[in-house]
Amino acid sequence: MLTGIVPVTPKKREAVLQAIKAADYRPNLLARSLKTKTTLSFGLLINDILNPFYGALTRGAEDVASEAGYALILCNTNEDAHREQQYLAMLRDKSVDGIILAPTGGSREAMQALIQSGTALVQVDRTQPGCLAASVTVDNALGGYLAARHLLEAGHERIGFVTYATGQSSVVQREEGCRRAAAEAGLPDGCAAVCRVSFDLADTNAQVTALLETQRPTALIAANNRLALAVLGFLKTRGLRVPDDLAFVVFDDLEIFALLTPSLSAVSQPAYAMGRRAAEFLLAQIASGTDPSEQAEVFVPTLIVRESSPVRRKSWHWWRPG
Amino acid sequence: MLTGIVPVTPKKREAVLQAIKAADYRPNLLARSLKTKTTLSFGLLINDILNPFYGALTRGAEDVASEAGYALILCNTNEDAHREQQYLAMLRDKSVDGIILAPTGGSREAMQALIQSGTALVQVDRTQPGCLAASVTVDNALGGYLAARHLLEAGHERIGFVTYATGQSSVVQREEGCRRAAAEAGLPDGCAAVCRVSFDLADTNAQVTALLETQRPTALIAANNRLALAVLGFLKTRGLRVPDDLAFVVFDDLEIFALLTPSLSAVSQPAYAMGRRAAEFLLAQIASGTDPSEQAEVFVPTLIVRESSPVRRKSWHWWRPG
DNA sequence: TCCGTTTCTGAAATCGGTTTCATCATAGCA
DNA sequence: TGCTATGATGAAACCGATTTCAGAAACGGA
Repeated sequence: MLTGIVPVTPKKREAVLQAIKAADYRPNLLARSLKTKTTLSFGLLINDILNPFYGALTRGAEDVASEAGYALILCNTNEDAHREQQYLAMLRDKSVDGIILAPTGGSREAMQALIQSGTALVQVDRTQPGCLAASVTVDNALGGYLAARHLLEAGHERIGFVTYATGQSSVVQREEGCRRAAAEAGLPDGCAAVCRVSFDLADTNAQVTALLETQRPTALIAANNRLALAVLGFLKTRGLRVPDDLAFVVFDDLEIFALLTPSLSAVSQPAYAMGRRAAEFLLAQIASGTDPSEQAEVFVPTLIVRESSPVRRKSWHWWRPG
Repeated sequence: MLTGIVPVTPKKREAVLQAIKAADYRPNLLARSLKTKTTLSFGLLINDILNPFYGALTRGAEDVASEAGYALILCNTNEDAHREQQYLAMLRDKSVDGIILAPTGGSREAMQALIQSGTALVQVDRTQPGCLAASVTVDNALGGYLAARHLLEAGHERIGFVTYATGQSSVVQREEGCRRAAAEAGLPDGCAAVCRVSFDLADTNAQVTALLETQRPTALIAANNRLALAVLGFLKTRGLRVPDDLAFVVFDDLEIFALLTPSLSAVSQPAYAMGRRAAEFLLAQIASGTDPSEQAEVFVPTLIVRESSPVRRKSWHWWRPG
């Protein structure tokens, strides 16, 4: 009766609801879930909740989910495919109604199996090659292009691009955008000064040092906000001044970047909106069986120019390492 | 059989497990939960996952929970007691095995009811007055004391304390510690320059302006990392220099604070360890029925002195507003 | 061989809802 | 009054595990 399948007169329904309220009766959701095979819960698999990008994305997803009565199970994959697979197995066993995940790249089969089994699934931030699933991403290539073109227009001719060596689709695309801007500017080598670092801070410092000394860039782009912090630390210990010694643009804007001295130019991603949209996609898949292959939203990043990359054209010369 | 209640010979058990594996049989956790009334899931209610303090705390809790096979349901209360109560009701209906929460202060009855009903519960960061429950906190008064004493020893005689007007136990205690340090130094008014702001940025700016102009402090303490950002923004728009115009100490250290120029002195809280401990408390309550009233861990904060508050004694004079 | 103990097997109750189905009461209408 | 459409009511099956229990089988020792 409570599910509304059986026809009931309004008066009667009213009376029953009244009684339910009076006795403050709580239906056992476990029993209900056992029968209906829906649990009113989503799983969210992300790399690291401490990364503000994923934090904002999570908030967006959580707001939409809780609005619709869904609980959100948080899973930090730590960029570890094994952990990701364990979590996916756990979420399946728990019969979650949907999953939002930023794929590490090592779980294609598990993702396929989940989709096959009818679990709603949306990829965020990155996509898994060879896996037909809904996705919510950012035009990373455009973002990289905007950042690089901005620096090229400001007179820079060699741009250092600090990225990860792991080959995630997101940072790879950002680098491609950067190269395209250089090529368009007639400087096919303008973004050749790429250094690929590991997650280790000492390694990052060594790589960036090598980049500066061998490639002599006058500007740096950090491929994400984690790398931005690493570069900031590097610049500080070396006593390098931004933007006098080096201009600096960051991919992924953080609140604090606007408050620094100098404030940091950044390519901003709508992380919160992306989280919302991912959850909305899940709800749509569940409610109306929307075809996931029709759900592929690409958000547009925006470049925010601040003090770390002045636009006035000048002749940049390479800083000489002391 | 699978639960180990019924006696079975090892050989037979082996064979059955073998068969289970072969058929890759997955027990239906919903059915199991319905019968056993345990769901292998925790609820985590925090103010805002975007706040790195809660982010690190969440990581700690999640690491311990997932290690023990528990899923973590994330709930952002947004400092809203109504939302908190809705989430608590949802978690009860979902029959979670335990709850970690940073109480907003408006849900004493709901918390009591949950404890009565046998749900494990641990408070983190803050405590709910009049509610007997386990807790994992930081010695906020000590933190405030350390920050203020450091500034007093550096020669400051008037310290501005920027805090919230909401009266959360954590920031109130930090202010008390600050006052105690001033009193000990024979400057009972040394920390009288308190300004209490709302969550609104414009209001914060107005309040801080008034504080500076009427109280003329030579140093500022921000009561948490959110307020630190607000103050940073304020200082930047006003063109004030740290530490030349004002010394600055922040409660709650963030990774980036060490990388700024000047780097920010901060009182560091072990957020990750706190999250771990909270989850461990839950597990202990569930496993052995540990008495929650015996679970009250107070972590010790540490002061990290950086460039924003030089220790060399000098006569600080108040900066004159332009 | 017989008995007692231990292990195994199968059937049945239980958890607390959802869903179906048959039956019954009511009401509207000719 | 009789017939039909609609709503109410109660019983029962089901979801898929856990748990209990009775009875069968295996096993050891006397």
